[in-house]
Amino acid sequence: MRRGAYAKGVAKREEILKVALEVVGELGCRSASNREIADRVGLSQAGLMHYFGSREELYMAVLRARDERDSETYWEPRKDFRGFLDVIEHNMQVPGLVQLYVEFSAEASIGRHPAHEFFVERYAWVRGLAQESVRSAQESGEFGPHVDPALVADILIATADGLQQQWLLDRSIDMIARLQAVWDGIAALSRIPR
Amino acid sequence: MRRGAYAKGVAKREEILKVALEVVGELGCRSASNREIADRVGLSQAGLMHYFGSREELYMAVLRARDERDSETYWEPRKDFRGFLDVIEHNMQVPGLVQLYVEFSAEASIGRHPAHEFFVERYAWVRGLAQESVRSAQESGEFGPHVDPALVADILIATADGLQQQWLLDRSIDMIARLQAVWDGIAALSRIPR
DNA sequence: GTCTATAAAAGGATAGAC
DNA sequence: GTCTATCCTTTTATAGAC
Repeated sequence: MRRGAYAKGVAKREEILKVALEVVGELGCRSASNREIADRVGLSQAGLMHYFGSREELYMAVLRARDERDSETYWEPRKDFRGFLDVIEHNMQVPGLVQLYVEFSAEASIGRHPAHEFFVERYAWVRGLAQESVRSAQESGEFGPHVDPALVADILIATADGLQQQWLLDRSIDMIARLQAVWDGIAALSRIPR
Repeated sequence: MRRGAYAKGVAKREEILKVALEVVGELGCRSASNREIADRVGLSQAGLMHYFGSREELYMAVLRARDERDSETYWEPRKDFRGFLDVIEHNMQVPGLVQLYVEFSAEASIGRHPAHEFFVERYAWVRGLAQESVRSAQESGEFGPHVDPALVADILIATADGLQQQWLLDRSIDMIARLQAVWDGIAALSRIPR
């Protein structure tokens, strides 16, 4: 029965990640407590700590799981700007995740925070993806050559992050339209010689 | 001596705001506690609560004081994009303030958070300022007419917010250069007929 | 793997004296 | 205005039983 027990553990872990997300979405990542999450998942707080050693580990796991799913579902199939937009569009269905990301990454900006390195690495990864989408647009001819992929990537990411920050406060903001406008603007610029 | 006592109260309040900022900068807004702030300012926790009724009130006051100072010092003199950049540039000297802003605004994105309304109103205010700077650029001829001031303003703000979010994790990011690049790009676009 | 029990700390807030 | 004292809650984390 080793296999069964193992499968159960994995399933429970998944369930915890899902519930943690719900709780953060409702209460915010500051007020969300291990106890609340444990209660909702039908576990004692000690039981929860068996799966994740600390609050920080749990939140990192939630964000990692999100990235893996988004990457497979939205990014991998196309590896272009549309995939980038699809991720943002999907984020609008999971405000709790967006909130966790913004709040926790800010919290982790303190030098010695346990999640600091996680976010630094994550940012490098996202930056790489964004640069890929720019290069792919240049190859397809959508973008002209007069543009620096690294700069464009950073600007796209910053705009997306900032829009999400604002969107948390005003859910009526159309992030997709604005991002598309930025992309189209850069496309137009990329064809103007400098 | 009523005047003296009053002046002292004001001075103490200022001191608290200053210290609160330091503590947030060091510990992050999650770990910063009223007690820690009170200790550093040479006050008991109860003494601190005399000035600000709650943690949320205190943080709002810190951000309000920042906005007032920035507005007077950097924005009012010019009311253009350079003023906007000056604010961001100054922010690089006060990472604690940036961290407080990002973390606290995300925390307040929960519907019934005591600071929710504060951030919604603040955003409307900033949006107005940004639109002013765009219109002023159009009047001076730096921008052409082919651009929507409201859209441009939102994009500028989002980019600035997102850059600051990233900058918290990587202080080597040149926010000014990137924002300037965005501005220049939009300026170029605004002269291309649609 | 999960619980009970418990520690030990820290959190915010208030009452009442001075 | 400021303190002391205190309250009650919540938090994370661990030890040890089952």
